[in-house]
Amino acid sequence: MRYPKLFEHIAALTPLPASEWLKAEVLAREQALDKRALFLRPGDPADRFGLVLQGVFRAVRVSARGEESIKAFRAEGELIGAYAEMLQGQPSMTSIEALEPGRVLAFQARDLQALEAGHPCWAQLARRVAEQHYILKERREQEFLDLSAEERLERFWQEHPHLHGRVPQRDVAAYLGITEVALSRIVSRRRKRAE
Amino acid sequence: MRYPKLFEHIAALTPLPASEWLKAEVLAREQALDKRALFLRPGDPADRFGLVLQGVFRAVRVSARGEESIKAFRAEGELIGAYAEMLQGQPSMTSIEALEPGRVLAFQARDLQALEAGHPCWAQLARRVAEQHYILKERREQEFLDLSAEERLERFWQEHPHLHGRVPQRDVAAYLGITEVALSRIVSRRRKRAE
DNA sequence: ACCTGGGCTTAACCCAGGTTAAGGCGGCCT
DNA sequence: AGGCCGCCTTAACCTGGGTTAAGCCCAGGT
Repeated sequence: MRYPKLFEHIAALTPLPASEWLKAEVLAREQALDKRALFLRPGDPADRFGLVLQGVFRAVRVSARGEESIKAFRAEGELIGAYAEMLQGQPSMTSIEALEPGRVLAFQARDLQALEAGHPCWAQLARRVAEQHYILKERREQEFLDLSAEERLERFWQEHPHLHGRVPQRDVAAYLGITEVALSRIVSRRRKRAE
Repeated sequence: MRYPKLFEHIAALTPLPASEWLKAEVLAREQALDKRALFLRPGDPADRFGLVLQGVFRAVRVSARGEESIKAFRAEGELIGAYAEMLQGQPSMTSIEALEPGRVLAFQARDLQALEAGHPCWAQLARRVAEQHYILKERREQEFLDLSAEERLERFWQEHPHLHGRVPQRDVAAYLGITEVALSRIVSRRRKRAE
């Protein structure tokens, strides 16, 4: 087994026999990405995804007007990919970019589909993943509905302490749905109040 | 089969043998709800869900400050329930309320779990449901990140034309994440521009 | 040592949406 | 009929965040 830590992490979601994990490992390809390099770019077929071995990634959507908003940050052990587009068989509208030099374990979606035929644990895992993703998005929805930008910022650091110092402030702003100028204001407001 | 239309609707998501649907039907209980009646209230165990037979429902989250925001509207053929809480085994933080006199087909979550042991179609259905829910929430997230309130309103009516005339404006506002005053302003602004 | 560029901050001004409060309008009850 | 209630509108004022633009700081490259 080449990636025992990753196996642990994933098997925590659902019972996953080591033998099945080994079958997946041989289908995977390790990929190194420089800082700023894209794992996926808009227009690419959304037929692959990756597990982050090293680094922090951001999933970005570029709007029609050219503004970019950030759907998620992903660090070690987490999944990267254009999940919604994959489910719908559409090309990616998301780009996934390394914020630091990183490494991912890349899979072809069709390879995993093939494994599903061999053992029910993979379908079960796919379900768990969908459910977890749903829970996170619903939490985010609630934050947009109920919280001000300042409160969302506070939550963000509570929920993502491991990203501290690893993601530029402008990207945090794009995640919160505000501009970097507004975020800078909020931060300095808080700084003053803290004195 | 008591609910052939519902069966069609659900079988469209994933192949579902009629024999399995019949097993589910006998576990279900039809429930009538008056206007304003609650299918689920905050604090209830999130161990049941329903299929809407008739009526429009809203899923409401009441914040700590007492403001209510609306997570979703659900009409005929759609699912109601505190889905995220159910997945996490938590009590409901959502209340689900009939906007009109309505009827739902109610299931116990544990009954459906029992069916899963008997046939793989149920696990497959659960996965599809999770994936569909995810896709919807991601779409909503994108709307909050990229669109103004006015643009979100326009999208809302594009995506939910069947709700026209069935949901009060204040609830649309609570769905968009703005106040009813702001929504009224937007509507009259648009009215003027249209002349 | 100097320049450059990337990322952050600050300031000035504007506008969308929040807040509060005062009606308006129609349906429903007695 | 009259009165009440639920829902929507309008207005006045306030505030948070957007926009634009200038400047700062520092790491890296020459």
